[in-house]
Amino acid sequence: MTSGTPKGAKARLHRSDWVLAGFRALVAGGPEAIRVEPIARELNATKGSFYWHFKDLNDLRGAMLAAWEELATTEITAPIRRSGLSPRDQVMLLADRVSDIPEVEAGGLAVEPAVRDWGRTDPQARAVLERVDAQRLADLCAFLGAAGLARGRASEGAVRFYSAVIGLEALRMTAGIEMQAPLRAVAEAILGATE
Amino acid sequence: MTSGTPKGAKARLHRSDWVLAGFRALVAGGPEAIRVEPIARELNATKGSFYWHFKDLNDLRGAMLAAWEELATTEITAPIRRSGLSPRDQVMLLADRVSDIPEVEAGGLAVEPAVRDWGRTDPQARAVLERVDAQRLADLCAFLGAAGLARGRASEGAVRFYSAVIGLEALRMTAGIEMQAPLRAVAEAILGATE
DNA sequence: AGCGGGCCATACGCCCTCGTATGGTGCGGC
DNA sequence: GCCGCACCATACGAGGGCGTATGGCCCGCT
Repeated sequence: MTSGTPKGAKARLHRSDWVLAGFRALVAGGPEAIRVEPIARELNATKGSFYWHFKDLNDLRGAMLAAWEELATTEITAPIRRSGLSPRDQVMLLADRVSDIPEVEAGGLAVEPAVRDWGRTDPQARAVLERVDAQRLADLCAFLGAAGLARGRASEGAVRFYSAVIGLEALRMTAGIEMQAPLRAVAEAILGATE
Repeated sequence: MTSGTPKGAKARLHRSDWVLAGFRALVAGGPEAIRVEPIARELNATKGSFYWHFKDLNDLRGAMLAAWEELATTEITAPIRRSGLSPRDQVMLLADRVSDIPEVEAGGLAVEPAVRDWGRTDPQARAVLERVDAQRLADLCAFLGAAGLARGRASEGAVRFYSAVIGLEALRMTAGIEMQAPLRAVAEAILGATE
């Protein structure tokens, strides 16, 4: 206890700690906020630690994107697939689970829109985003197909649903609207087309 | 022609030139790309010019946000209001005009998502975004009301329509989808609730 | 007890940026 | 024809970030 470090003083850091801290920085300050020294300060560490775990900043960015790509395509859908509900109810559950993510996600972060921002300017992040969006649209298409929609209706519905998720998420931050009711309405409208 | 400046060599710059260049930087590199010296280079000028037109970087940012706030709330709706179409057709025209903005907007820039990014991290930009979104939702509400929707239906429809615009715009960039057809479908679904 | 290696701190050189200060240039007025 | 002012370039100090180099600490193994 030589210099007053407020909290836990000397904890060995792992690669994932830096990745987590990287996401905090990304959410709070955008892609350009993913910097070595500020993140190190936030972790009560120094660059020395960082450059032992990572080759350079791009290495961290890659690790962050890989972690997010994994999560983003399984986090929500996997538990729902295992729920054993009817296809139609699975879609409605999906709508509710998405609405529940709140502005604060895994680890206390609204990672989703931050990564979307990131992908707007960074080619590496954009590639990941494109894969994730494509995967999610395909998953949605499968869900809707299982719920009885024809091939064309299902892919239209997937776009309609996913765009509503993205748009409502944005409006929640700027206009303070709630997502659940509108999203359920969209889901019902899409599913209603089957009857 | 001492040193080879590729294009127009010595053109007097106005405040608006810097604002425009600021938007180019914002679109290309995000909020953190709004820097004095890079923008000056892009304009074949130096900081000396910038600091004559602006007090500092925040001054430029404020000018950019003010310009965008003005445009964003009139650019689309004003011409439509003057179109003399029936309210219902005005809404459909709105959908088409929004779809036509393409990834390349006024001056060759996709300003809209870039400003939304900006507002996610910067409080000043966020305040502007909130006002713009509120204004647009109110305008949409008025359009839908004029088209015959009841008060509640109209505000629900405004959220549904605007969130679709934002979400489809995002998916256009990452998944390459087209906006027009889905947006028309949403508009028709909303208007159909009146019959 | 001593030693080796995983983990981290410190120090350094380089580059980029901000904002200011100060000196120059060209054009309109008379 | 020269003068003043709008407009711009250059030079400067301070700050912060990146990546590397190097040295120290501490734990486990023998």
